Amino acid sequence: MGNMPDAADTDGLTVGQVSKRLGVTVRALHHWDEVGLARPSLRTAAGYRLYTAGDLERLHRVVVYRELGLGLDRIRDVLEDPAADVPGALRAQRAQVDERIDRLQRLGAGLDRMIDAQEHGLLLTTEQQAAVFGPQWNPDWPARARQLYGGTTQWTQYAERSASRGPEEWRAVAEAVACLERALGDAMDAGVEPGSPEANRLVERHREVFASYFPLTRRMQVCLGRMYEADPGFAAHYDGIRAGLAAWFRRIVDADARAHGIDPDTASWR
Amino acid sequence: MGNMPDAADTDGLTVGQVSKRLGVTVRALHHWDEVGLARPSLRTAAGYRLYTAGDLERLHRVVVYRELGLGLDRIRDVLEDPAADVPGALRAQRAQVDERIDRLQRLGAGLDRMIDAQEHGLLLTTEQQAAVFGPQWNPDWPARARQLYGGTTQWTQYAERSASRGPEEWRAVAEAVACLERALGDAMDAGVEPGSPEANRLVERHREVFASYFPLTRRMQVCLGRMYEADPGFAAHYDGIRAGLAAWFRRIVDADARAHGIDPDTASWR
DNA sequence: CTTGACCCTCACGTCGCGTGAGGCCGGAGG
DNA sequence: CCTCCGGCCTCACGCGACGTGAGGGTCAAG
Repeated sequence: MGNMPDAADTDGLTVGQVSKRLGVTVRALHHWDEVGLARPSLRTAAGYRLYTAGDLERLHRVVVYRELGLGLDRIRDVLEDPAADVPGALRAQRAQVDERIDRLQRLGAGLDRMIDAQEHGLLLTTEQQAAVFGPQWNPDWPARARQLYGGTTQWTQYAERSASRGPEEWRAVAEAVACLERALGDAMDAGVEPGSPEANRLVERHREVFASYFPLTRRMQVCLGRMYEADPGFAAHYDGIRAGLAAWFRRIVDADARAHGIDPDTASWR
Repeated sequence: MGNMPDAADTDGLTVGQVSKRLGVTVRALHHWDEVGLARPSLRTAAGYRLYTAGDLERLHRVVVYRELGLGLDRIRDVLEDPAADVPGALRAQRAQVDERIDRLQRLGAGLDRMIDAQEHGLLLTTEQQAAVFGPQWNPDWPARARQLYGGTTQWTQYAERSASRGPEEWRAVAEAVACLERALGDAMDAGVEPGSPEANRLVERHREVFASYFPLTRRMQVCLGRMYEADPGFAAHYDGIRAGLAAWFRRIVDADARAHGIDPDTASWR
């Protein structure tokens, strides 16, 4: 029962004592003093702030309303304006809170979509995938693609696009791809020569269509052409359209690249 | 098919055109340029920013991630660091969003409590009220009090306190009030004179107990004393404790006020 | 040549403090 | 007496993502 460090019967508490009592920082008290929201009625000769019981009363009200998320200006109104519409201000604040919750929930839903896209590469159900991509589609492909390419910049960009695509959009992409592949097959059949304007137009068109997945530079396209030929799965796909299409495609891509000053034999993905 | 105002085939779009296409403000584009997040690759001779197709690509990605709530620094990482853990960043963001939703929901609950307190004055069910305040309690009183005093500073302060009180706390308040009233009755019976130290101590104690509702100045206490005597409801309550207690209470309050330099006949509530 | 729409670069304001920097005050110990 | 340490003071900048002018060039059309 010795003299307590912060006796309640003195006529004022210092900032540190108040800060402990109310659970706010000293800086906050300084700030509220600066802006005139809650000032101590006393100062010691040395300039120390001294908060009286009445000041504590007011500070406590400030803390209460701050915990409700009101801005300092609004709190000032509530504390000082006897005509302040406190219930109105509270309801307005409530409405704002609901709004912000809504926005955050939509934001969370968007994040979930994007995370899903990053993890699965495709946001369609197996049935939707079958309906959109046709019978030759293998639902394991996205997972396999992620295993191979997950973590690359291109996978990230692909996922960004996937997140904003529904069945409709995917159908349009699949249609464009199918249309291009038909055109490639027809051109090869028609004897279009690598390096010819027609071949180069097709190469250009391939880059544009492929941009549905991610932006493709000409160098990357060269690598892609070589992979289409070398990878058994891709080769089988293209040669299934026309025998030799994979090799022919590589040749028209290489020719187009050369025409743009790129050596296809040394071109790298990045 | 005339020349469009923002032809897509020119080699750059100005800030205004980009702003319309992407739905962001011109200032945001300036800002992203300033901080180096997304700069135009071209400028006209006059200094106009010109965004190329590639720039638009990058801008679009910025917009996407900004809509997911990522900070500009994090977006920069995602766009530029090929080793950036994009799914990780997204999940961290998701966790933050959930946290913020939680905080907002708690905040909303607090607001609801406070609004309720402002509107009803008491957050207890009718049964709880009966259990806490005893059989002579009338559940219409809070509503009536709000009709009379709603909108005053004191009602607001009373509501603030009510919002943070449960049945326990109300029981303590009711107990303190009952105890005080017993003491008042006993003192009157014992012939305590208005103006005596004992009477003044009781007046002081009344102010302290009453502070459970809202802070009471001595002037306000004087008005209260007069109302206790004049209002039939209050008078009946106090005279029900002891015949003449309302009038005696007014007299001890008046005397205490006079002893503190207040003229009870001209004292006003505010 | 003028007009009006568009563009530029500063540069301060927002909101509620956090975080030092530099220095004074006050009580305890040597 | 001096010193030390913890607490207090007053500046004053920083944060995050721009909003909002001020003051002044630029461009296409009438």
